[in-house]
Amino acid sequence: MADPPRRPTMKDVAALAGVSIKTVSRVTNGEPLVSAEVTARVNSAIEQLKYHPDQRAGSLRRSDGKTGAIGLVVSSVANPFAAAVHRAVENAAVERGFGVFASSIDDDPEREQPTVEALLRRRVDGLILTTIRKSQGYLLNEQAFGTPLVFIDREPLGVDADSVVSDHAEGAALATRHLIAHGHRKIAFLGDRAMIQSASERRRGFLEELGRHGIPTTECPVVMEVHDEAASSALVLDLLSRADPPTAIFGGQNLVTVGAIRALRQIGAHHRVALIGFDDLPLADLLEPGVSVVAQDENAIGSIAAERLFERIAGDTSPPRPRIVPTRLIPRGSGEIPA
Amino acid sequence: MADPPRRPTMKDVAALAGVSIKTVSRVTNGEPLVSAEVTARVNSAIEQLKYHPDQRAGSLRRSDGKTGAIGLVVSSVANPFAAAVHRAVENAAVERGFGVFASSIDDDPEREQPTVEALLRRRVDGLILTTIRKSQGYLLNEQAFGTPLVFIDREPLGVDADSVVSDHAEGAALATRHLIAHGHRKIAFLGDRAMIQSASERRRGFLEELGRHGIPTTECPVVMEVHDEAASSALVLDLLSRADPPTAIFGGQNLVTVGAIRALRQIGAHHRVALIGFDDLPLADLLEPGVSVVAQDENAIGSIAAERLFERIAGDTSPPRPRIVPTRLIPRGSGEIPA
DNA sequence: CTGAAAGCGCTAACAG
DNA sequence: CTGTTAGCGCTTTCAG
Repeated sequence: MADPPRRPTMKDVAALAGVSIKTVSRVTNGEPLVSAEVTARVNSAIEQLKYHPDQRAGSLRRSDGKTGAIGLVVSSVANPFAAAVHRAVENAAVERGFGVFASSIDDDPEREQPTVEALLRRRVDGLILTTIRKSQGYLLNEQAFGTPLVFIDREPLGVDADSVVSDHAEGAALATRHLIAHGHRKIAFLGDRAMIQSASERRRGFLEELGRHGIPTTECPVVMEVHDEAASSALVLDLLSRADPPTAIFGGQNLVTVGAIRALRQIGAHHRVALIGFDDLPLADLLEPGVSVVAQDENAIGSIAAERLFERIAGDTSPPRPRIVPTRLIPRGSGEIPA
Repeated sequence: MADPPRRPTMKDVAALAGVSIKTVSRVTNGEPLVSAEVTARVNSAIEQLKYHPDQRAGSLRRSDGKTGAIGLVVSSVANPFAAAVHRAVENAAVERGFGVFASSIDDDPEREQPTVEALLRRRVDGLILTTIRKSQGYLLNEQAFGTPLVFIDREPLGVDADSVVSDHAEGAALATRHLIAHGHRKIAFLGDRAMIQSASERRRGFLEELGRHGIPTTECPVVMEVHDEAASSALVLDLLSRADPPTAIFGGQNLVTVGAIRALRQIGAHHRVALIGFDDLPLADLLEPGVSVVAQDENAIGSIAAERLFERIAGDTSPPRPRIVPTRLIPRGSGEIPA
């Protein structure tokens, strides 16, 4: 095989333009103190050689040491919630000439730290994280070295850092209040794994709202660790087959809600049993009945988190703040079915 | 402000362990010729200092020059199709210790080249691209320098490179045949922008299938440049209000299909006018009637593209091949409504 | 088995 | 306005 031609370096450009390498550097970085004539010659050499500066080499030497990349850790880039957040983060990054390394950890505590460390080896300038481990203490050193951290969807544990999360408890309370207002007292709550902070926050909001209305929790089945559609379907079928079944269901997460919809359809109960889900669903308004949900504002979460991160990267050292993003209830029919 | 402590380097580790910097390098790279005793001492120093090697510096000097990152260019990381592809690519990358830089260009030809060049400045080891420009000739040099390129969803123009695309024309033909088999002869085709290769391929498949059955295309309205839900809805309402309206609709893309669904509902025609969409929709099976679609295999597209790219990165220099991924028709009700 | 010297491609700090 | 020298953090090469 013929060896591929070597990629041109600044040196090659300098040689072709008949200037020093430093002058080329000045031109590529848009530094002002270069004559128009020389600038033109350098640019023409760059053009001719199809030269693209090596950002990695530049960042290594540059005084601020910035790589121009940030890391984003989410459950999965394929998850609609995370994908929407990702896009909002990317928009903010592109504006500033930054790139985004996104990593999926599937809510697996084992994968959190190795994934973050891979990002750290790449010397990302900052990290936006959806975490799942009991503690993020392993990030303390990194934070001390000056890498800004912004946590999304869940508060950090063992680290003092900025966070941007939906008001999970309040959102759940909102939905619960809505169901109660429609006459329900026997409401089943189906939650994701309790170790996922947002899941237990939602449960808390649910239970507290019941308490505020004096509804005994004994009438309301609360089941956690429901992580996928199939488990949710099976559970709903079971709950509804019992004596004195719930008249309303609260799906603690999108897959759980979908599982519940399927189960209700299967036994023809979708016009009889009320349903509200946490997290919006595409096409939810086109189902019969429309699926009422508590929606998170993914775009706000992503862009607020990114803004905060870039402020930190730019040198802001004010005390970390938690930032709460409101949720909103979208009534579409299923949540308005009376008891 | 107190300056943040400096991040430890290999030198610091070497000093603490009382060895040379090269020995530390040997340990972090798992090179074999280091005594167990020294290895232990070095590891303990690494541990103590919370040292993480700088991959960027390493890659700069390393003989193969690999950065361990690949670039992925898609329409939008928030688009479900792209997000699923992204995840498949990420899985393949993680297995090999690679990171993925994903960039969204929103099918905007103006943003394609700058976005790709940003990736090139980061010296990604390879690129997986969904392109939109008329030509990708600007990548010829880069390809000559040895950066492998794999195109997905659309064939490259002006570059000879690997590609992984769905059989858009055949998928469209499949759907068309299905509608014809259910007695339809007046079928409307609503396509995305004709400049998007996959969109015009789908149109081609549609028209060719009509031809095979001797159906005059004059009876079948073919409208391109339908890019969003609202435009699609308006168009469907218009088409159905004409004299001699179509009895079936083929939605050339997911947003278009959703727009069509809304329009059909709005005038109560969803049980009367047949509908098939290209691209699957979440919850499509729960609508009334279920939405029949031609589904692409995003996971296969992403993983085949990534496999190919990593083979190239590993040195494979066999001639580039186009790779066709089959689509499949999922009948759910809406596509089986008779004429 | 270990270390010293050189240098990847670039920018910083200074000279001229 | 332009060039020279040094060196970012690491791996390579080659010598012990």
